[in-house]
Formats: sequence, C-alpha cells, structure tokens
Amino acid sequence: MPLLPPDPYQRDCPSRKLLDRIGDRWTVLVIATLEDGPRRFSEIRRRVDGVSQKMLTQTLRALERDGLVTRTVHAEVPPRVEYALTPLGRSLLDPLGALMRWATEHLGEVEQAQQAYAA
Amino acid sequence: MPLLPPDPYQRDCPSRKLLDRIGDRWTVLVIATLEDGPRRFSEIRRRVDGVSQKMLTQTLRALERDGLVTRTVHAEVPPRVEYALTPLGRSLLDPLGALMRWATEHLGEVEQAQQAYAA
DNA sequence: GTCCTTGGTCACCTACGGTAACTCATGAAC
DNA sequence: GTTCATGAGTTACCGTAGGTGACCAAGGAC
Repeated sequence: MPLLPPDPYQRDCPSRKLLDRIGDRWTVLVIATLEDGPRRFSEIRRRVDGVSQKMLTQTLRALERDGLVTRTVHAEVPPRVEYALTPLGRSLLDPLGALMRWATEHLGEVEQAQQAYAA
Repeated sequence: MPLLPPDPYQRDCPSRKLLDRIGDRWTVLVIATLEDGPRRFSEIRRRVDGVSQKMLTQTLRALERDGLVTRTVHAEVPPRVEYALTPLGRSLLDPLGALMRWATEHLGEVEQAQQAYAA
C-alpha cells in the first residue's frame, strides 16, 4: 500500500513514466498489431510502417520488460522470434483501441480546425 | 469521402500523425488538466509537474491549431491567458482518462514484471 | 564458394526537448 | 524617476533520443 496514490501529474511518479511509455508512438501500434495473436519480428515491422529495426527492438524489449509481451525464440536458422501479448498486455487493448478509434473518427474535424486556423 | 479509410499503421496517413500527437507525453496531461474548466497558463504549468514553458506553449499552440482547445487573452497587465477545452477536446477525455486509469491501476503489475525481468 | 534469409547490434548524425536568459507592458515601491 | 515584480511568452544553446545504414551469425540453396 503506497503512502500516496499514484499521480501521473507528478514528475517522478512511476505512473507518469508508465503513461509516457504506453503513450509512446510505436508502443501503441505494436500492441495493436499483436491483438489477433502472436507475430514475428518482421511481420510487426512490415505492419507498423516506418518503424526502424532499432526502435522496434527497443520497443519490444521494453514491452517484454514491463510484462506486456512475451518473446519466444525458436532455435532455427534463419531465426524465428515470436512476440505475443500477455494478459496484462491484452488489458491495454481496450484503452488503446479507444484512442485509435478516436483518432480515425475525429480526423476530419481536426483537419477542418487546422484549415480554419491557417486562415 | 476518402478513397482509403484512415489507417494509423501507414506512415503518411494523417490519422497516424494525429495519434502521435494525442499520445504525446504532455498533451495527455494538459488535456486532463482542463477537464474541470478553463485554466490559466501558469495554473497548467504548476499542475503538470516538470513541463517547461517552451513545451507547454508548444503543446497548447498545437492543441489550439487542432481545434481541441481555445485560447483567450485578457487585455490586462500582467497578461492573463485562459485555455479551455472545445467540445472536440472534451470528446478526448474518455479515451485519455481510460489510459490514465489503466496506468495507475496496473502500475503494480508492471513493477513486479520489471523486478522479475531484472532477475 | 557465394548468396540469401532473419533478428539484431553498432556507429554516426540530425532533430527534438530541456535549461536559462531575455522581452514586453504596466503598476507599485521608494 | 528609477528600480522592481508580474505573467506569458520567445530565443540561444546544448544534450540526448531516435532515424539511417552498415555489419554480423548460422545454415540452406545453387
């Protein structure tokens, strides 16, 4: 039981760091990609257009470290590595899905606002 | 009517950019701060611990440009500037709130996973 | 022997974000 | 009448996060 409740507004609160990480540009898309089941490294890379190997590796390592994703190496050549969501990772799908849905649904309004602002 | 549906997985899709922006570290906290009504610049700055003037200005400008926030300057000295959510901005509160709630609720599990990973 | 594959690391370099100083206009203090 | 304080910024500088491209290992195909 923490003395203080987690408060994302505070700079050094762990919940702030966690929020930063799940709000991360690549994290959102990677987790969404794993929604329908395990995926290989290169599958994720192809799906998430524009992510570099470096950042994908880094993102997946961080997700693994945080217990959101499992990493399974199959001892073959060429190597095959599969990533899958843990139950904890799955629990993020709803909030992240809502965010992605908001983005696609309100895209038009935002673009209108941008044009209005430019004038 | 767009020829293709917005697809955040594609690098150059506007929905991707929008998703990047609303997933932004400061954007999330700033919008949440405005939940209960208009706030002055320095109020937001105090509430969102750790944000620099530069980034707060930048974030608020972007939110204004995207039609999520209104900016009202009162012609006084010293100046008073108030920021408030637009209806479009309000519609983001639910998804973002869900995200922040997830972060605070699952913080413990993530920390456990991190300790397990370290070993 | 050469080449292709997959997942990943390493060196380099640009661009984003933080820090701190300065601005602008006014009213109050002395 | 000269200093100071105030709120909302802007600007110069600087370190680091993130992108780019080369390279690596191990085996199979040719």
